[in-house]
Amino acid sequence: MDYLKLLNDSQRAAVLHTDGPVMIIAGAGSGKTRVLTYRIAHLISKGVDPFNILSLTFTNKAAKEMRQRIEKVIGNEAKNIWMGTFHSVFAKILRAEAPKIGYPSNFTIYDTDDSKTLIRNIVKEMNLDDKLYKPGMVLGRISAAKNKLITVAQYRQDPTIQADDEAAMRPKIGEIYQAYQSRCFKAGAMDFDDLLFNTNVLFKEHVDALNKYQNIFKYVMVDEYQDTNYSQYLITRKLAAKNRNICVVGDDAQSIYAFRGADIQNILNYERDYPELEVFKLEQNYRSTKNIVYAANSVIKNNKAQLRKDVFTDNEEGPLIEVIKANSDNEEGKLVANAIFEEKMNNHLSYEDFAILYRTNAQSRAMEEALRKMNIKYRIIGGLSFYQRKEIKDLIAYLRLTVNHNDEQALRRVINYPKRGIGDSTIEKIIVTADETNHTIWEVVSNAKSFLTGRVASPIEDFATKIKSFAIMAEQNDAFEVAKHIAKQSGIVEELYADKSIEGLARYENIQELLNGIKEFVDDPEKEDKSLSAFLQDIALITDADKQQDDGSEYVTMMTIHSAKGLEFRNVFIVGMEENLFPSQMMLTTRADLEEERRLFYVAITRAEKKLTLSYATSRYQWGNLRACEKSRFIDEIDTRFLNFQYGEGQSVFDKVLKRKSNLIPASPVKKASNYVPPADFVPSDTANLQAGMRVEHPKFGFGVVAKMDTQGNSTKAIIEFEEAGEKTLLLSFAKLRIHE
DNA sequence: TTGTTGAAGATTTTT
DNA sequence: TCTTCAACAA
Repeated sequence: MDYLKLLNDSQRAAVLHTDGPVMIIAGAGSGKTRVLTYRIAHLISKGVDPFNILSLTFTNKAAKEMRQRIEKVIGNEAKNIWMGTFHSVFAKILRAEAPKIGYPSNFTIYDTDDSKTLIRNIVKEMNLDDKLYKPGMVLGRISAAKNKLITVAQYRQDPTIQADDEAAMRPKIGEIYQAYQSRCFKAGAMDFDDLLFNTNVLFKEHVDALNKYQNIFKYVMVDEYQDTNYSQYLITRKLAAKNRNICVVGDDAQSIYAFRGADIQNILNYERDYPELEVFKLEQNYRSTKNIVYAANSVIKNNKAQLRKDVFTDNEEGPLIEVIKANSDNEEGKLVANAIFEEKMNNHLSYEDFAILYRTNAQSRAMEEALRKMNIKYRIIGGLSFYQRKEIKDLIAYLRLTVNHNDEQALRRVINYPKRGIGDSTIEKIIVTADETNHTIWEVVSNAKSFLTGRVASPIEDFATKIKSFAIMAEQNDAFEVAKHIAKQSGIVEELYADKSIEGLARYENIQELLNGIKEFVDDPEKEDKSLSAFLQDIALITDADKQQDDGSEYVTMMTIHSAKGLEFRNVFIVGMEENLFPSQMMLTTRADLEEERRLFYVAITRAEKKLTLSYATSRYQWGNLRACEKSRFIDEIDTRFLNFQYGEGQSVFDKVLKRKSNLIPASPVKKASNYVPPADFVPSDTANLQAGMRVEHPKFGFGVVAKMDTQGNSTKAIIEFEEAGEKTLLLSFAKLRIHE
């Protein structure tokens, strides 16, 4: 029970109120995860069976982290809690229940690429203009419809939707939706949205199934509630309808997924659905300094649509928010890399304390280059993930096809890879034949000789035979044995081994790495099902952010702001603070869009614990040519008393560059203090009375003389001229200095 | 059917 | 700048 002592009054109230509908409005850094963790622990200590608790999060990472934290409090029982993302939990349930709604239980999960390719094919088959019907755009429309639970029939009948599509000169989207849905169904495949859509179908059409899960999930909790869409809202409402023990946690100020159908209405709906709803507000921020918290507040108050909430903190004031202005994206990279290096050295930090956040993945390149030049290790989360590489997708397509012969996208991908003389026109013929004769594509492929004339039939049947033999093997062996066999027998390994270029070698190694990953999966004692099918289920919903490399080295973390949600770092750099980039050009047309961008900025600011730095460039390369950029309006929205324009606006940019460059000259940063070895008995002196002119010793930089003292608020900096390392600005509260008389 | 070449288009965010 | 796709040659 002692965990209750670790909570403040409102946190404790939220933990103790276990029964009935609860909504927790949790400001950034207010200990939301702590409350959720202890709330679950509390439920279990009161005798609730972990098997009866459903806890939904937004990312796998958040789920994993929470499980670990609960495990620390209650031990092994934590493993039995139903915990995961909406997609992963309901994919698992659908595996068991799929036959009820006409899908095979070994259904494939199509990722976004599969969906887009399928749409591209359909557009081509329907002879539509692919400039007008761009796959991403069409998929967006379909996805939005599914998230609102609009079926194909409803879509095509709805006069408003039809009018919208016609006004956009794209009247055929309904037809594409229909074709897309039927092709997915025939392929035994669901896309991401289908996982939720079909869960709704299941609960609607099969009351027995709904009852079953209502009885299992006696307590339901939803994290990041502000990011749920209608489809998700309805699932949780149905599940909780019987016991009414539902607890949602959210912060409207951090709603950043409206573009994916997230609807703030869901929070208002809850108050309507559950009149007995108890609301708790967590407003004290424990994460960040005063400067950061109040700067964030000053930004978010520009939004009109928001719930009332006053986030405050008792933490220290902290340093001001730095604003760096650069001439170009490359220089921005250099300045940021340099700032990270100095900050690390001055304050004895680890690179793990730093994160660089940006609006778009494309911005990572300039940052990467700069960090590489400074020998700073980094890790990128998101972007082109391991599972999106061509060679990985190729092998996985073989695996998918082995498990589900009807998987159309997988089949198309590998039927002629490696080359077997089955070209595009033949594949087209197969699909048309299947459609006309009302057979599945696989039926046509595996009996090619009775459907097709000519020489091509034979290699097609050979291919089918091969896949069938893989499937037979998969019945007897674990995922690793099968995958190893398939990698060899499919010819992929041979093909890649023959390619001796650097890229070819990398691809070969990637295949090995995938096999290692499968081996790890098979060896994991916590996985009961080691079949190929189970492995595919496991990876379908995983993203790069979920697997962390842990080789003991320190890395600066780089990612988009979206993927940074829920994380925190000591020092945060938000780069590319420019108009048309952040806020994004695409989001400037409506007030609602701009407000979402602003919330995104709010999320970014509140990731920082101690120090925040914003940077922008006045020019940037885009598609190979230089474009002029303007400082983001968001910088101007921060109350200036929280800001420190590092080199004052209007001052020559070149001064700063030259000054910075002089710091960069010692090529390898490691060598900086090469001749100085800190004495074993180094004991830092009390630096309260440090004055200009004093001689000091620093464990990294060696001997130097204080050139100037600089006090701002409660932080005192000393500018010291070191004999070997040059001029350094050190924050006294962190720097270890020994004063020499 | 496969391979080469040149032009066009791409970048918003994610389960 | 880098990737993808259509057109054409072999």
